[in-house]
Amino acid sequence: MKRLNRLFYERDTRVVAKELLGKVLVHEINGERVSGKIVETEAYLGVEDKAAHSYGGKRTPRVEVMYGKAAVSYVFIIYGMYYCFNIVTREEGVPQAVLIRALEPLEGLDTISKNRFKKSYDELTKVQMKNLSNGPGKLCSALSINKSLNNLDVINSNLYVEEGENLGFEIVASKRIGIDYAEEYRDFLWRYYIKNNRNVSVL
DNA sequence: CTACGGATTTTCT
DNA sequence: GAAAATCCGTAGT
Repeated sequence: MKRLNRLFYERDTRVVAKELLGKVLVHEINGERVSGKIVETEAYLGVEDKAAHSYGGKRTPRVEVMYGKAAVSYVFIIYGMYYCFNIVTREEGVPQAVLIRALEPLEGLDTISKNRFKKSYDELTKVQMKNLSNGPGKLCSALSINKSLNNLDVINSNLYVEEGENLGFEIVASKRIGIDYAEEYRDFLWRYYIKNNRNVSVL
């Protein structure tokens, strides 16, 4: 399948977040394709958005990549233990990004299972099967995404997004998760997910 | 199936 | 020194 190009990511962040649904996130690890269908995303609208790390034009070493060009990865550590994977959107100087919140596992199921639970796909319990990549921290563990993959151009690296089958599905917009500190921005419907998909993190 | 609290450490103030 | 774009295990419906 074809990779998405940089123009895709340079558009309005909410449009990018919505259109990433149904696409496939791929990480080539030692020549193996490990991938999942994107089923849940969130848009972070930068300077104006009280939930964004770049709110108010804040520039720190961590946030700096969001000020760069579109289609670059932004990976950060959350709660000291987990990673979150984002893709930077918009033109240079506009610090916005899309957080990938959940995947439906597609390829490399054994690798994903071992990354998450140290056992093969066959040996998973029903609960483990459901919890492979249905959350932002979980999918990073599943696809071996860590801080070393921060600030990487997803147009020409081993980590990228490609076109999916994109068969008809409905998109649900809802409030974003885990940003109760963001005052009025807490309530904007900038989280998107595929309706009736069982891999969405929170219903 | 829901509710709760603890884990753990980077990052910025 | 405090907060943080989360996850997991346990306990109770």
